[in-house]
Amino acid sequence: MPKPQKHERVDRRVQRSRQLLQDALIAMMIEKGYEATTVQDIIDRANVGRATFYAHFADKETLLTSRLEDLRAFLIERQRQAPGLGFSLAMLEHARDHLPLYAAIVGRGGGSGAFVIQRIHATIVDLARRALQTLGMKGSPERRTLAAQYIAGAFMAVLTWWLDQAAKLPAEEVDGIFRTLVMRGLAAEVDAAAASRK
Amino acid sequence: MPKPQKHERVDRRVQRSRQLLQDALIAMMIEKGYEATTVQDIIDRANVGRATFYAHFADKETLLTSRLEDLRAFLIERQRQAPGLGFSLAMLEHARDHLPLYAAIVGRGGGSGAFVIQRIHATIVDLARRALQTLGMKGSPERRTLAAQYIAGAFMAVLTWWLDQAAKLPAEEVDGIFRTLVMRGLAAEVDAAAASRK
DNA sequence: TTCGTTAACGAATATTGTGTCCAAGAGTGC
DNA sequence: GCACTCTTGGACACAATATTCGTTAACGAA
Repeated sequence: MPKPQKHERVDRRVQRSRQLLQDALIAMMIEKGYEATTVQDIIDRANVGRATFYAHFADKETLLTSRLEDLRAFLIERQRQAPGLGFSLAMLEHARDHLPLYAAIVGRGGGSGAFVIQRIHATIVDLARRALQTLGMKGSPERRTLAAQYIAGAFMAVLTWWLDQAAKLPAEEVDGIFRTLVMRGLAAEVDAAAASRK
Repeated sequence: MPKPQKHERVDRRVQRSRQLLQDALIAMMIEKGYEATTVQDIIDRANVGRATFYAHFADKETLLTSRLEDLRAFLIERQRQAPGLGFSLAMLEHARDHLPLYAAIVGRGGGSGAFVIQRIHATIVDLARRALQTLGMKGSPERRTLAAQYIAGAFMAVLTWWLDQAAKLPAEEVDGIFRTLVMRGLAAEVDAAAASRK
């Protein structure tokens, strides 16, 4: 793998190859989904030699990861601006702004994009943990981790559902419902009789 | 694929082959995880011919699905006995009682069992929808679906985390925390100052 | 117990995708 | 302009999937 020169200088050919491959992956994901996309598809689309692919990325997964770093950076920045559950609206908007891509990840009967979803999930867990810290959650670290998992799992499910509905509802409304459910739970949503019945 | 005879009679050889293959899949999943298990592994373990495998199941995934029907039936039955969020404890106990299997599904860095988890997730969504009906949730069907997705996603995340911790906490405690989070939310868990800060 | 039916066998084969290698040539930065 | 490094393209080894088919063995109904 070509290594970065001293002083951060990166050979223009390297930049170009990486960019072409990343763009080609996105294009192929939209076209046939992540799982169904082969390395051959990617290098054909990028118009790059096979050996070049493996010179830069160990495999398809590594290439994906390199792309997800951008998403991660974006979310962390938005979280910084709006602490707490701020990642929620940021993520929903990001998905809406790249709807074809996200639809491909989430759609196709569900099975195809499981891996990508899992990677995003992991990022959300991290953000949720930060959120809980900001909110000053009490209890043992163990319980905080559990809560972060809870939040991230719930959010990913909501996001997935929303995208499967072609993002019909406004992102702001989904964000509101999600935050309410996280903070206040279902209690307000069910009638008193059933709630007392527990 | 061999078809069932009239009057539901099924050739003993068919029963035997199916059973052997299903058992072999479970055994291999425990041994090396779902993804890592190849059709070759399964037929070796089952001591069954390659062509026989494909005579009964289109692929590895179909074989798995045939096995997951059992879990589904179990959960629906338990839900019937304890309505509401009853599936939660039932599922946790089932996982605890088959810990090696579930550990293999959920563990291994997470990537390996994504597909299996997703199948279970779909079943939980169904159960959560029933739960919301039982609890008499108000609002549009759309909102109820969203809530069901929320609950299922949150539960699967909690389950996964719990199993990754080698099921250290008692199932009953995890069930309690989960149900509290779902019904009352995080409000009680964060300090007042942070909560008001929104 | 017999006998027609049906499933299992297993070995060969086509197919698809991965990841490695290398010598020749082209682009880049100094 | 030159030395250096990246890209190329095709060949290759390998792993796994899925299909095919003639032969053999098990089944179950009578």
